[in-house]
Amino acid sequence: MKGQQTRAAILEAALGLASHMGLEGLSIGALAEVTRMSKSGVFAHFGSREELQISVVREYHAKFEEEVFHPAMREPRGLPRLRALFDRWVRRVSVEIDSGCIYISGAVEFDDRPGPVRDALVMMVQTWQDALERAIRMAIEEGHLKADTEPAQMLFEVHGLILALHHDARFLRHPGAVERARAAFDRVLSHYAAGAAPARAKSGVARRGGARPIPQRT
Amino acid sequence: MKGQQTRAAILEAALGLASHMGLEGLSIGALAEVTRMSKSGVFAHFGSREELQISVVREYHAKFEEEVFHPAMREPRGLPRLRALFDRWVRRVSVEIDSGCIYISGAVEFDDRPGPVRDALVMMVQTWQDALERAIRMAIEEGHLKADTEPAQMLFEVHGLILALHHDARFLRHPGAVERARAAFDRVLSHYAAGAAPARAKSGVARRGGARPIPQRT
DNA sequence: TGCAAAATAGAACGATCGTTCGTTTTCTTC
DNA sequence: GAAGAAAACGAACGATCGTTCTATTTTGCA
Repeated sequence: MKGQQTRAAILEAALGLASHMGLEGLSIGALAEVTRMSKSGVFAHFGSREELQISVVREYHAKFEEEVFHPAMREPRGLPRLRALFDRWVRRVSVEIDSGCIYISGAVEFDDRPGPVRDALVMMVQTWQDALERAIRMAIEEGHLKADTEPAQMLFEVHGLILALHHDARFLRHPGAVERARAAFDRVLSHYAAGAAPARAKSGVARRGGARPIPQRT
Repeated sequence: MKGQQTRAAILEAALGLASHMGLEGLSIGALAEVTRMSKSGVFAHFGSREELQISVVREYHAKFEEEVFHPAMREPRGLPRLRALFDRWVRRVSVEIDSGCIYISGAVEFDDRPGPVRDALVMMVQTWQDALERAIRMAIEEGHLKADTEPAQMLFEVHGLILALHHDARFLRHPGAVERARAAFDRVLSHYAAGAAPARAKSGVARRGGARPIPQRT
């Protein structure tokens, strides 16, 4: 099956192109030029532009899971895993500083544009957010985070850091955005952390389950 | 001069259109249809599509300043002003939940696309961020925030909240994102707050008038 | 009211877009 | 190596894009 190979090659090129110009900026003509194929040759592999866009989203999702999610899941539950998730997420966005994150650009492009592309995007972003929220919830259960932590609230704040990182690094071209994101994450962690939190934390928060040691960052 | 009137009318329509479809999605044909004019009639007012986009950005900037920045500057320096800035910012984005913020969508659309439109966007976003950073710095000087607060770091975190609000409310359609943003802001404030921090401050409108306690430098 | 100037309309341009279709090349398999 | 299937090509389509040009209408002012 030669078709599967070239399809994969086209998809990779499309991923690179969409990272720069967005999913809406992705055109079959430009894609044909990059892959040195004819427009109709490229087209035949997907049947429609929309299907191409969806395929790109799926491909990005697969790469994201493979690069961020799965490796982090090998860390032990609780804070270590949560840290690993954020760390790999940041690293991914850092690499993408000159290529763009399709989740983020797609969210802006399709926040007002109903259709299957938007549906696919929402579903995959939601999947990723659910995974993160689960990790937070586990960190609570493990006793690493305060028992009264609202997972969705913490997720909101952490997600904001990634968005700010993407914005400042990629659009404003501010240097040091990665360090800011990391520092902010530690600040968020130290706020929600259970037990002897540094700085100004009202201590004495009820810890649930048997008290567990707090993993240190290395 | 009838021209100035219709130009203003066109610009307003363009602002609404660009809020929904983005600056790149803004087409002269669609704009002509909305304003019930001919394409060339619309075109003549700007001379080029790029000039139209820049005009839209400028118009948005003016509205933003008028609605968010200027009213908040009437609050007393320090925390009250900072709160007012954030509060009006959130309110603005809330209203835009079904129309989109051009600063945010523009940042994604033009993060990789050099040219005068990007330059105008960057300049205006930077202007707004500088104003916010100044307000933070003043709050430090007033003794409302800890003396060792890094204004740029705090700005980064606050900005992330707005981006997360926009993302969750507009793209994911999550309810309650506004409340999350406000709660997170209070959390950030309470971390950077100087002296005996008042725990969670009430969210909502900043009280005006002088007679604010707090001072007390470290 | 009349007239120059400003504003708008209308048609057409080249370019690009996604898509269709018939042909030709390239693989796969016996 | 030949037959049949799969893949890629090339030309063309209608639509839309920004833009240009000329004509027509509308406006502001003497």
